Amino acid sequence: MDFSELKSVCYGCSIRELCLPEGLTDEEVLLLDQHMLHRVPVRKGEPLYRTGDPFKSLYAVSTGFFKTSILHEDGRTQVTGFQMAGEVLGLDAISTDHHICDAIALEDSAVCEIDFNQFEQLGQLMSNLQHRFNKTLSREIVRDQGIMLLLGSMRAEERLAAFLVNLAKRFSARRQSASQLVLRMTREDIGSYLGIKLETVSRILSRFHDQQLLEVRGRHIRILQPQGLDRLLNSNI
Amino acid sequence: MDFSELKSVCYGCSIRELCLPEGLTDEEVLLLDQHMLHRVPVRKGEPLYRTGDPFKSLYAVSTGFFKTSILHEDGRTQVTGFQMAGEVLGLDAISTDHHICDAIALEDSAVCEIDFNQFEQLGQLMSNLQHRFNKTLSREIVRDQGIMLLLGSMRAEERLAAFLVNLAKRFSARRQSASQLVLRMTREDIGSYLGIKLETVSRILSRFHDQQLLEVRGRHIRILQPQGLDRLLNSNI
DNA sequence: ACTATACTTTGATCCAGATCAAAGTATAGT
DNA sequence: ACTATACTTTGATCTGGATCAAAGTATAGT
Repeated sequence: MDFSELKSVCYGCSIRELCLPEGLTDEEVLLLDQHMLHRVPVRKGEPLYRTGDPFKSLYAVSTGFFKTSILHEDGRTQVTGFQMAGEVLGLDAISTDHHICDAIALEDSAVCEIDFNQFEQLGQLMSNLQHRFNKTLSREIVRDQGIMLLLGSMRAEERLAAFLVNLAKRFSARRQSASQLVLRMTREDIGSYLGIKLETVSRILSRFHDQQLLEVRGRHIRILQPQGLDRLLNSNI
Repeated sequence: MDFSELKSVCYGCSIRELCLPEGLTDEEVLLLDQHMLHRVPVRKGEPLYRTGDPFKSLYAVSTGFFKTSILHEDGRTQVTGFQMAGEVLGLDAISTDHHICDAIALEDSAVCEIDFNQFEQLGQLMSNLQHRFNKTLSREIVRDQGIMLLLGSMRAEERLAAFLVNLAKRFSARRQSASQLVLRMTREDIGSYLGIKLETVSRILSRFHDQQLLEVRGRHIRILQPQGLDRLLNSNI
């Protein structure tokens, strides 16, 4: 079995890029890469999946940017996350075999599709993989609880600071600039995610700009005082 | 291997009672029950675990009632859930090998402790168990996202209605009355969970009482018009 | 390059829920 | 049963963020 051959199955889609985390042997990586079906491109604005679609695969974002949002019967909508390269989409669908949110590309993107049945079988063969996957699922729970803390007990200004700090950290983990952010989502998306209105997002960004914490030019944001944002976050008035 | 002997390891703690769900064979149930260490009693007000404690076990609530809450550095606190018989505590700790929340008993309770290392090994032997556990973790993600929707886009009245409807549903699934609720938590706990202040919780309960939706006598609540609560929930003004 | 459409900013006003305050009611320990 | 402590209710007032409105700025399609 030739490594380069495997790579051709899904170019650029090694398991190493998935947040399905480190700690796998090379053999395990190879086996896993085999099970990634084709690389799927998703055009900006298009859904990768929609609420109610049958669940078949997990998706690791390869390039690009997504948002996920859930839909309440009465038409209300809530953005539940933004996913960038290396992050996994579809974990919530395991529970019901149907997707319970929409995943929309916010720019031209590509994902690696992982057949979940095959993946589970592989987990039976490799305890380490299964262990890692348990951690991945648990990490998603922790992430969600962090957002519950944010939505349940922070003021609008703190929410936005937390959002920016989090984005910067994730960009920086991907060796992109932690101070130069290009937002892929609208003010409305941000507001929905943070439980505030788009006007409030805009006003607070302007305020941060006036306070020299940020430089805001539309969706281009430069963080001038990261410690300033951190301080705001941990102040609790 | 004798069933009654196994039962004595942790009386009343069959895997069937864990929300680690249905679909296991009797053999699997037996093997699993073996791995439940002793039944652990927890006194009202006492922690089952605290933030930072090393993660060793999952806990299935056997009897009683718990709350989990996370603690922000600056002292803010957020109740992230209430757990009753059959629900599992500790899933969030898998990700970091340390508990990231406090689990406090709200009445004298008992849990079944499940050694997680042993449980993972068992999962390797029984693909079905592992499959079910993946679903359990995923279900927790779905639950959390439901709370995000609640916190991000509902008004206080709707949050409280959603809370009561959810509690009633869970009681009813446990063959307890769906209309006669005895709340185990304070108004402050409820408020923290719902992202509103305790005074607001109290006022809205009184309002529901005035509107004949509920009968409220302290922590004893009788739901008079379940459809009224549902309507409120799906109205979106 | 042009035009339509979608997004963003900013201002003026309003209101749901927070805060402050105080009285009333459980609950637990002696 | 008594008393202390913790919890709950209700009232009065305030305020952060929502809502309504309108002008300004990107972006995409022709």
